[in-house]
Amino acid sequence: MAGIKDVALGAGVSVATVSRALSGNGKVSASTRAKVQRAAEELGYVVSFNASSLASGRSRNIGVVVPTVGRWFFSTVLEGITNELIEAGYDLTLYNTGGQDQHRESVFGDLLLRKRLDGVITLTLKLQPHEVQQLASVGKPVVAIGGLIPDIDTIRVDDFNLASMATEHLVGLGHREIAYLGGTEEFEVDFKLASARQDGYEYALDQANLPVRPEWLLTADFTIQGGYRKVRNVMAAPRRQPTAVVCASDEMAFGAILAARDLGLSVPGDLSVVGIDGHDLGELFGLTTIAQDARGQGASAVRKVLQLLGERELDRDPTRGFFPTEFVARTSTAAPRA
Amino acid sequence: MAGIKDVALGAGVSVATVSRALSGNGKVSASTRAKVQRAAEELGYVVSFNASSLASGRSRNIGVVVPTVGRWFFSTVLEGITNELIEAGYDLTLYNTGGQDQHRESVFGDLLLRKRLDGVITLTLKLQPHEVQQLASVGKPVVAIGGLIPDIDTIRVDDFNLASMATEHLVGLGHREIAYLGGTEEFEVDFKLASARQDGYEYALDQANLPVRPEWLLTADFTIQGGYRKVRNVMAAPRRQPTAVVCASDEMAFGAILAARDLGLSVPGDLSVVGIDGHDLGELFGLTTIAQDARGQGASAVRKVLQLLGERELDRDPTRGFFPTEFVARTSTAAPRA
DNA sequence: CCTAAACATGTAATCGCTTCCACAATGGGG
DNA sequence: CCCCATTGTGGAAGCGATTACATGTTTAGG
Repeated sequence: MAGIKDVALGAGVSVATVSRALSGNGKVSASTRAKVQRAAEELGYVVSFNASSLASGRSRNIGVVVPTVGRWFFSTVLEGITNELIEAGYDLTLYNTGGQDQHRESVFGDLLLRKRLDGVITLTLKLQPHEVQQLASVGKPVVAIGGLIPDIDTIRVDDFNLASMATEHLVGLGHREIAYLGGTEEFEVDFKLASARQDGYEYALDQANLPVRPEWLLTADFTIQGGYRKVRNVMAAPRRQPTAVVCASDEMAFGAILAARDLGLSVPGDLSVVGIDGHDLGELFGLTTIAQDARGQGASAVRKVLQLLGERELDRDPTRGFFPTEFVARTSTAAPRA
Repeated sequence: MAGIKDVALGAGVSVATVSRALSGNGKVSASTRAKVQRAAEELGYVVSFNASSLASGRSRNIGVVVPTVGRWFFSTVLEGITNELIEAGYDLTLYNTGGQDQHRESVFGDLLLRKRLDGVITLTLKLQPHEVQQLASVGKPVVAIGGLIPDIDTIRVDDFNLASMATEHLVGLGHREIAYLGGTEEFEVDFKLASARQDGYEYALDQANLPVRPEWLLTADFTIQGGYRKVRNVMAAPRRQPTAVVCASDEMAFGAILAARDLGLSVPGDLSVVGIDGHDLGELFGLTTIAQDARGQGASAVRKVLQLLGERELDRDPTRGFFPTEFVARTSTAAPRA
């Protein structure tokens, strides 16, 4: 429980000097600094974060708000964030709303505001106007990943283009009966993105002079199970069936592949499947997908926040515009059977 | 930026009374409390965590150390933790060592010690003796999930029994050629558990008078891909093949199932697969498994910490002994082909 | 109706650090 | 050789709460 005073005593200097020596702010002679460091070492002293924060107004702590950590995208982004943050010597306070409104309220109503954070990163949460305002009122840097939030720095991929590219890929292979598997309304609230993807899909269809069939606009909850169920239903039905499906997430695409297999259909023979994400399992499933670098987005968000905090040079604009994505061709797509 | 003084002014009372009224500690008349609350409300006042922590010595903040958030078990436990913590009004500071030693060092060397936390929960990290000591030296409650750590409260399942049950299940079905898919050395460091599972497997084999074949002691990294690769190799080899495999995690079991399918083998016809975990995808894959309630373990760890902090009654011992598990029979296991 | 216990509230010390300001020592230019 | 700009250090005022202690008020029992 050694405090700064003990170190000051041990080193034979004032607490002010200890503070300066250890934090690197202000001038201290090399010899004094060494003395102080030795004393601190011996006493096993580490600054009290609370006291330091209170006095300086900076907490070296970033808040991260997520709707869940169970989905690939979120856990992967989170890995990217933790990694980058730890290297900068920052702590991370995690707020997992878990899709529960009441938790959401306490997060935005209280937790975020308690002045413990230097900045906030939100992961594809569609924020309510009053929530945006609450965030803004704190006067701390806020960076969003995924969602499109007015007046807030955002790191995101070009959902519209992504989906339209994926669709064009299928069109290019000769498919004319292409379904789309997006997110349900319910999920749109938290994961605002799918509508842009659906728009991209419809746009690509339009460009190819193909009709958008409402019965092929499928929705699920972004999970493997959800994708499985929906695709299985459609492919098992006695009505006209698509020869390909564009999935708004890789996980749903995996579900689609598994569903097809279970029905005895071959992928890509009977059904081509393309996803969006770049999930680690993509290779195993041979999934053609549009990969986004989720880790990178997390890291990028951190850098952005640190920049806003003045910790970093203002890199000339690494994140204005869209985060890059990459088309990855594998074996889940092919020309439709003649 | 309203401070407690502003509220005091607004309510026409002293700061001491405001503190008491808002925190609930100490006596305050109902009318005064109401006045204070109104004033606080109007000013949009929320206490400064830092100041409060500094003064009281309590931070309402729990540290959670994980090796990764990308694996099902960890993300699920984490969900359980966040959920329970948010309800208790606690913050959670996440330390993700990400398997990188250097991060691990900074976590244990610095971050955890900065007196910002009231308690710590570690997720199946095999702690080095000096790390345990560092944790202990902080004098704050520490609860571990998964690992078996000397002198630290631990929440865990009975790995030995789990694995032996899984194995016995297969033996009971008539299998005599049973492989085991566990974790690699490398992963044992962080996820200390698999050796107990392997012991259970060997024990069950022993009991059934079956030999333990070294060539069927498979190891992977606890991922689907890892399981896939290993099982595929074994089942594709021209040598004698197992009719069943016990997997130390459901994710590896999924890999096993996918591998078998890709080889044209039927599950459970040609290969019975049993997992350990209770992964959400188990149902989709029809995986027979021994389910552990990961969320529950997270929640339980939180309750334990809060108890240790005196926030909760000391429930008569909900966690001494093992966390319960449940055998879930599905369709991935059956008697071997005659 | 009196007194002691219970209650309500204010005063002020304290938590452990950061940082402004003052002051002394050092050193280079005129 | 003197003066002023630097540089290094200490003193002390906060930062925004909590809480022990003191003080003034009720309330209830006798």
